[in-house]
Amino acid sequence: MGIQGLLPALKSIQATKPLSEFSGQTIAVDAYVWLHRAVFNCATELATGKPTHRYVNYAMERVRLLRHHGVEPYIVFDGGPLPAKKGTEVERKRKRDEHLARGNLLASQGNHSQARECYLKSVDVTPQMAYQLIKARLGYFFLPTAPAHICSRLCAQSLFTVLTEDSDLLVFGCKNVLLKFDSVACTVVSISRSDFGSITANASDPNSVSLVGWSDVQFRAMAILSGCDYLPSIPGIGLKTACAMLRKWKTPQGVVRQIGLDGKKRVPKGYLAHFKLAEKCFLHQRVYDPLSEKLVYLTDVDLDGWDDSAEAYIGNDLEPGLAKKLAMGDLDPMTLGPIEDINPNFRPSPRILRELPNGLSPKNKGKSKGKKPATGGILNFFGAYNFILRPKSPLPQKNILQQKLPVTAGKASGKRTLAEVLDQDLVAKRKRKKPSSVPTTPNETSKFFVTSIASNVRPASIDFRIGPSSSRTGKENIGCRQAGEEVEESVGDADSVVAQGRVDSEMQDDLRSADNFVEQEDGYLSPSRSMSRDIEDLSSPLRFIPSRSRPISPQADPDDFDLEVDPISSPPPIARAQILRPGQLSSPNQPHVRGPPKVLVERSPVISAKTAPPKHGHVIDLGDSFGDESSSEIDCYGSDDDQTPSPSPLTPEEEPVQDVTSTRVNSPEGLEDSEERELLGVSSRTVIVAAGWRKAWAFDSRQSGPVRQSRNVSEIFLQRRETNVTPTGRYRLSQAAYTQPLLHTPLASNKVSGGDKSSTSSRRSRVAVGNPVGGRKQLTFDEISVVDNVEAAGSDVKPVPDMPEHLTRLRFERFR
DNA sequence: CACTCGGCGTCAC
DNA sequence: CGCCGAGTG
Repeated sequence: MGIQGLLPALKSIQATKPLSEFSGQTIAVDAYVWLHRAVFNCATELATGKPTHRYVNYAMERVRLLRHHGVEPYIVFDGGPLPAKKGTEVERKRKRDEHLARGNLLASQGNHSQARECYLKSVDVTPQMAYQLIKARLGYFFLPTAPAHICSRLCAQSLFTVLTEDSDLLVFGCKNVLLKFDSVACTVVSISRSDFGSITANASDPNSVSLVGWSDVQFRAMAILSGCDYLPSIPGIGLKTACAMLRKWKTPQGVVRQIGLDGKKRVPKGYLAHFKLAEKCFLHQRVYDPLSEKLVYLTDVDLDGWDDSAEAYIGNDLEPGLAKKLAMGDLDPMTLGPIEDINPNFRPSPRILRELPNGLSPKNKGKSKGKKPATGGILNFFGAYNFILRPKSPLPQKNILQQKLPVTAGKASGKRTLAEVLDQDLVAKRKRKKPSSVPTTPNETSKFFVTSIASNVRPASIDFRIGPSSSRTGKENIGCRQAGEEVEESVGDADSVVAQGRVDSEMQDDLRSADNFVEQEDGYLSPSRSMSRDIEDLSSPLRFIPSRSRPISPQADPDDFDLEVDPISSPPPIARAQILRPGQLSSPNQPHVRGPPKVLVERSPVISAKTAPPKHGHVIDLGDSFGDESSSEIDCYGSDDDQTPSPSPLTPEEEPVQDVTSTRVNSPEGLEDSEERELLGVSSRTVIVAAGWRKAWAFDSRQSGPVRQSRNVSEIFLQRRETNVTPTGRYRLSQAAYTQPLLHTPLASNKVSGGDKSSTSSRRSRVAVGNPVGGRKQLTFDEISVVDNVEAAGSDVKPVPDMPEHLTRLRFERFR
């Protein structure tokens, strides 16, 4: 939900710009809304379980549109329940089911239009749907964290502008945010952080506020005070009041104190402490960093002195390998198992992949046909999308980069990496000799390249390198790259640097593509006047309309316009010219000759049973103080005049017996020593963190829940609407079983609820406890408890059956 | 009067 | 999200 009222308040600096204005840039795209909207197209199919990928087409269309205008999208998806706000939520699920039933009824009566309406209300966006997009190479990262966060990280690093619908990207530090992508008018609404200073309260605009002279800190404080995803506002405080009071009282402490003194509004106890946590979320949220391929903090932070609960709020740490697999869409973010392919028949068509110069081989349908059982094991899940890049012999066309650029290989996951995106982007920018639209310091650039090139895989098989932005680079591309500092700097970085000469085909393709763009991308070349074109423009989004020239098997997804390609079993051909659709100009001369990348099916994702212990620095030493993050921006408020000297998230009066620090899974029996930690540490920590994570994230951010009803601080939760990973269900860990992990659980309410807070709004806020067997019950977080002893806990504790050990670390409620 | 808050339609084709 | 109307200080 972002920050209510923020967008209207920023109206005066919103500028509607044509997409072409961003030509040549790579833009991070939070494509969640795309999926959400696309559901409208195929609600019936989705509701009735009929295979469809219309939503993929929808997203594809938008990708094409962006490319058409020279914008290279770097698309990320939410790893959590995509409509995550609802995520685990029984009530909604029940309603959906109701609608589904009604829809079915209506449909059976022939009332299809009404049926559709019901279906519309019964469908939800799932990670599995996003996965279909990933299959089509539309999405790159299936993030353990929300796209907004990853985008914001990228943006905070001044790497990208971001296209989203979420207003709080600005709070995360993005310098440039694009909203309201209008695919008809081909415009976006741009908001730049740098314009904030010019926002003045305007009498004619009731929503306006003045942000003149505000620092990031103040702006963030205003956002949080007015209510954000992590913390509901003090009832009655909206953006304007937050803004006005902050201006007057300078710090959130001052504002809160004043609100209390005024006595008109009741300040929830511990609000300030929660405020600080929310701030931490905005500042240090753990996100997946495509550059380093692991979870990192949004902005670096020294965790010393944090306690577990604090860390829990900023997110769970995940072993890099796991994080990456999640990010690449290989794992179901809910179950951490292989993601279900809800439409196995849908495969990226050659016509789609036409845009992927290095892509999967298009034309060996014969070979591949039938090789991929629909039900499939892991190979089916991953085979099509993951490729192990083998070092390959140098291509005929040699170039300097082949010798100079170390490239990682072997652990490729197959999707285009950020490095590639950025690399390409930079080249394009250089070529344009236009200062990056995104302010980037030389330092950042160079640093960035070290990371990106050295640490990223350059898979041969999948590549999005297309588009006008690329084509513009032309041959100078090569020159740029030769001269680039990245070449030298990348040497010697990390483990991932591969032996010289192992330049993978993608790299080569990269270079080759400088010459071949036109042919590859004919469909996407932009007519924009800003681009020099030396070939007839063939681009048009409409071209994307699938060709029906080929027979489609009757039982197949009708949307599927190419069912016969199986990238898995068909190594890419040497030349890909044939990919082009009949009638396309470039096919005859497609000079895109490259050696066939070796494409192997990756092994099934193996999550090490003995998970690597949390990285140093991510291991939390339980501290009980929150107040010593002296290096943090947060502290610029000055001394904390809150009640507690070293404020914990809890105020003294509700100091829970089972605070995280005291409920460490492995601590009750005195298992604090390192040995036990070794055994349980990672897992238990995960559970604990997950608990905090859930507590922090699993609530609907509307103040409809306990937050609102109760005046007890313990019921004020950090929350975010777009829950990404929403852990729920049961955890089993060695001997210990957990009903629900807990965080800050007041002793008194440490019981299963019968549902006394059974107002609708209250129910909405409850967490669905996934029962593996079927039944579900709703618990509030206050009702969550950790069970040390399964037997003692009785029947209420049900370990997760059939859950492989390595997956017991986290169990998420399965979606749907 | 100003503001907050909730409900509802919108999206898509 | 945006709009609008109800409730409130």
